[in-house]
Amino acid sequence: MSVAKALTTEESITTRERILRESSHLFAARGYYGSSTRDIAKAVGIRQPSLFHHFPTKQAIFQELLSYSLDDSAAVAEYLARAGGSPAARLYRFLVEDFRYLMDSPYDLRSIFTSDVLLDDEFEPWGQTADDLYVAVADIIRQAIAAGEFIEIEVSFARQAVSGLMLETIRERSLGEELPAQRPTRTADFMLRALLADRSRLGEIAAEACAIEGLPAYRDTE
Amino acid sequence: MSVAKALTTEESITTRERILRESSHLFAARGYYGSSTRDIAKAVGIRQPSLFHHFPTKQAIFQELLSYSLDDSAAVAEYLARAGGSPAARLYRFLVEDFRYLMDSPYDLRSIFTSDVLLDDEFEPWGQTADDLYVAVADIIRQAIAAGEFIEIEVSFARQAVSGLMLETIRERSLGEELPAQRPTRTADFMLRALLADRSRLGEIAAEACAIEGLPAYRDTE
DNA sequence: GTCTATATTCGGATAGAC
DNA sequence: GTCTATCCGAATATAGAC
Repeated sequence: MSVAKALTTEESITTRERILRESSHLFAARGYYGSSTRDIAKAVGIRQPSLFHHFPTKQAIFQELLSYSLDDSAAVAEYLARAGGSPAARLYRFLVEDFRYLMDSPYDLRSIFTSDVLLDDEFEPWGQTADDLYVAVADIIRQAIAAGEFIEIEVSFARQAVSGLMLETIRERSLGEELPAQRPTRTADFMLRALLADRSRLGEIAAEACAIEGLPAYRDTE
Repeated sequence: MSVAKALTTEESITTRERILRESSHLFAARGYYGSSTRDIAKAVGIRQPSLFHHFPTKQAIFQELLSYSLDDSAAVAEYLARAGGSPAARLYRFLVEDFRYLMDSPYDLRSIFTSDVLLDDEFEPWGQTADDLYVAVADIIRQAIAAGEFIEIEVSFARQAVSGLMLETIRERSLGEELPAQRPTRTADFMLRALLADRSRLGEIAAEACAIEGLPAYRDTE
C-alpha cells in the first residue's frame, strides 16, 4: 500500500518539478555550462523547446535551485546566530538541520556549492546570500570561542571546515546510495569533537541543541 | 635581487605552461565546459587556434592538470598506506604533504576535485587514479582504528571528511589571498583532533609524522 | 610558433501549429 | 502544454600563409 502510494506520488510530480530534479542531476554531473537544454529535455522526456514553457531561460532553472538551497539555510543560520544559549549547541543544531535538509532534498545540489557559476554576475544575488550564510556560521563559531566552549582556532578556518564537510556530504549522496539517517548527527558530532575545548560535553551539547525552538521552516518541494 | 630573480623566472615561463595555469583558473571559476578555448587563449594572450600548437585538444589540457594533481598524491598515499609505524602519524603526514603540494601549486585545481567531469568516459583513467587515492587514504584510517589510535568511526565517513577539508582548502586558496604557511599542519591538527581516541597524543604523532622518510617526490611545474 | 580564414557542430531561444 | 521547424551566435578544430 505504501509502495502504491509512493508510486502515485511519483507520478503526480509536475513537469516543472521534474525539470528541476533532472537539471540538478545534470548540473551536478557535468556543470551548468556542460548541461544543455537539450540534455535536460531528454532527461525529462520532452522536446527542448517545451522547457521554455516552464522556465523563461536556462538561468532561471539554476536560480530556482540556488534559491531553494540557500535562502532557508541562511535564514536558519541567521536565526541561530542571534538566538540565546550555548553557541556550541547552536552550531550543532545548524549542522544537523542543514544536513538533513540537503540529504532529504530531491535535488542534487553539488553544482551550487562547487559554484562554478556563483561568481558570475548573472547569479550575483545568490553569491550575496551565500556570503550571509557564511557570515552567520562564522559568527556562531566566534561566539563559541569567546565563551570558552571551543578551542582557540581561526574562525575562518573552522567555518571552511564546516563548508567542506557539507559539500562532501552532498557529493556523496549524489553518488548513489542513500546516506544513513544518523548521518546529520554523526557529522555534527565529528565537527564538534574537533572544535570543543572539553570533548566530554558533547552529549550535553547535543541535548541542548535538540531543545532549541522557533527555527524558520525549510521549504518543501512542490 | 630576489624580486628581480622572481620576475625573470616569471618571464621565462613557456606558453605551454601559461596555458595550463590560465586554464586551471578558468576551469575553476566557470567549469570545464564553461571555459572556451577562446577564453583560454585570451587569458594567455594569443589567438584561439594557436592553442592547438601546444595541445592537440581542449581535453588534453584538462588531462594534464588531472595528471598533475592526482598521480603524485596517489603515489604518496599508497606509499604511506604500506609504510610501517603509527597509522595516525602516516595520515598526518599525508595531509601535510598533500596540502602543501596543492597550496604551492601554480594551478587552481578546484575543477578537478569538484569533478564535474571526472565521471565522463573521456577522463575515465583519472577517475580510476582518484579511486586509488581514496582507497589508500581509507586504508590508513582503517589501520589507525584497528590499532586503537582513532575512535571507532565509519571509515568512509572519515575519508570523506578528509576530502571535504582538502577541497575547501583548494577553494579558499583560489579565492585570492595567500594561505598562511602553517595551514597544512593546522589542517592536519584539526583532522586528527576529531579522530584521535586520545587527543593528548597529537604532539607526539606530529613529531613522528615529520620523521617519516622515503616518500615519492611530487612533480615540479616546468 | 603564431597568425587569418573557415569548416562544422552545437548551443539557447523563438514562431507558430495542434 | 507539447510539438516541428528554424534563427543565430558560439563552440572546437583545421588549413595554410608568414
